[in-house]
Amino acid sequence: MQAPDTPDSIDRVIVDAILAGRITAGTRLGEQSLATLFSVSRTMTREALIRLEARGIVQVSSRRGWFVIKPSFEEAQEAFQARQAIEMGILMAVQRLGPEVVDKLRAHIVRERAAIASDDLEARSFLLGDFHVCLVEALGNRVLADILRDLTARTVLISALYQSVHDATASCDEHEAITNALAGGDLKRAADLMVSHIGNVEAGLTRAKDDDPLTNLRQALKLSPRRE
Amino acid sequence: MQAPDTPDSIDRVIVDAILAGRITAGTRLGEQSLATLFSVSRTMTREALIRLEARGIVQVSSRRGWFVIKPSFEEAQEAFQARQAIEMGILMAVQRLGPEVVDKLRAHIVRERAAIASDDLEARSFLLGDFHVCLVEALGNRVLADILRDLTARTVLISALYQSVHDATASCDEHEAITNALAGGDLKRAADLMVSHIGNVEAGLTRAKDDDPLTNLRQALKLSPRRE
DNA sequence: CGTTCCAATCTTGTATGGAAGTCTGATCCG
DNA sequence: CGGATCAGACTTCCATACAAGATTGGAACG
Repeated sequence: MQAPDTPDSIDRVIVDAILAGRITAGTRLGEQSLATLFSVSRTMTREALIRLEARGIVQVSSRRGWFVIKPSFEEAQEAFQARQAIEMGILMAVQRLGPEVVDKLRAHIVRERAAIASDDLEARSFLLGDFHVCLVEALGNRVLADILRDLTARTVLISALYQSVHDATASCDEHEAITNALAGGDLKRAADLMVSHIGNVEAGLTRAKDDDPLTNLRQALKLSPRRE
Repeated sequence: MQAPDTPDSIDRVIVDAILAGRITAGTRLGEQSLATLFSVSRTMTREALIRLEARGIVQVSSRRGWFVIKPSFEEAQEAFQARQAIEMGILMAVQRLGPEVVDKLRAHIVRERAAIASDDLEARSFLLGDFHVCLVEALGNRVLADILRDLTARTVLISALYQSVHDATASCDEHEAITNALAGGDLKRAADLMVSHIGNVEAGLTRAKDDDPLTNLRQALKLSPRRE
């Protein structure tokens, strides 16, 4: 992490940490803290945070601090709906599908299963989200890939926030079903499967955490709900 | 323009200028020039430019300057394809369509026609792009609205760059047809019309400008092509 | 006359210092 | 003891200064 390769490597490290679930919604990202960590000046970290803010991944609260976004339940639903619409549209608009796309996806699924089998939670979180990025990247449209990457980061945050109970194995199975449909050239079916897959993940969300900012603390203290 | 209401008002002014066609692809946006114009320090304009860069609207060339993006022909096609996929997906995913959406769109079309009739080129450019933003905004998903706003800005730049010959009146007619399909509740048809509408605009692009960076100068000097 | 080189100038890149708002916790008062 | 007040220790916010690369125009040279 010490290597300041590119000017936006800070962005990447933060986003990767989010995708891996090492950073969760609401986490504070202080300009000075990051600067110390990356051995750069506050200017650099501030610029990185500004970029991430423009990408909808962090928020600044005036003179209070920078925080990873903590979407409301409604915003969470909007994010999932956005992904449903976009990913469906992408699949329906596919003109030509090279075999290398399917190969890449199958290889990805192998890695997913490996991460699940070895209980590597970070790799699991990252790979399950990355499948969708991988798919759209393989289709060759960078514009869409960029959009989906950020949207996926948001979705990972949301899943952790509203503790999606959607099983990782189930997700992986659904990824496989989508890939199989693509391999068979049945784009319509792939699109339908994609919609239901994202819908399944969304359906696993629970509203709980949104209503009560004390939930985290309450859980940590093992208090039963609503008993102050 | 003197009013520094919000910290990101600079962003908005620039994007609005792009949507209205007052700023075109490749325009230089100097940090100091903007700072003087907005009566702020270079820090502020730099932050605004960084935000716009994250949104894919401007680019920085190291120690040379900031420029409005000048997409290659391939990138232009990607942007249009992205819009086709996303907007189709949005329409296909609509659950419920309130009558106020149609009303809003009809009002928008009236303004489009007025701008066309009065030869107000800036309003025309802005409104023709804004129709799509308006539509997705009316559907109530802010995530998608934000994405489409930026994508629309890119598309407006592209249309000017590759001098789209698609007629404004035709675009407006197509907007109306889409709105009518929505009013009739025929979402599938609306989606199809949207795809062909965006396809029509894309089809009007000409590759010419991309090949020769001197085209602008050549045209300005009224030289015939390839006669140095 | 054509070419090379260099210096002046313009641009962004980066660090730093102080202004100003926000929160915390101690102190003071009733 | 309970509640208001205020000092301080944070934080971001914003401006400024200087560093350093890029460009340009002209001078020097063949």
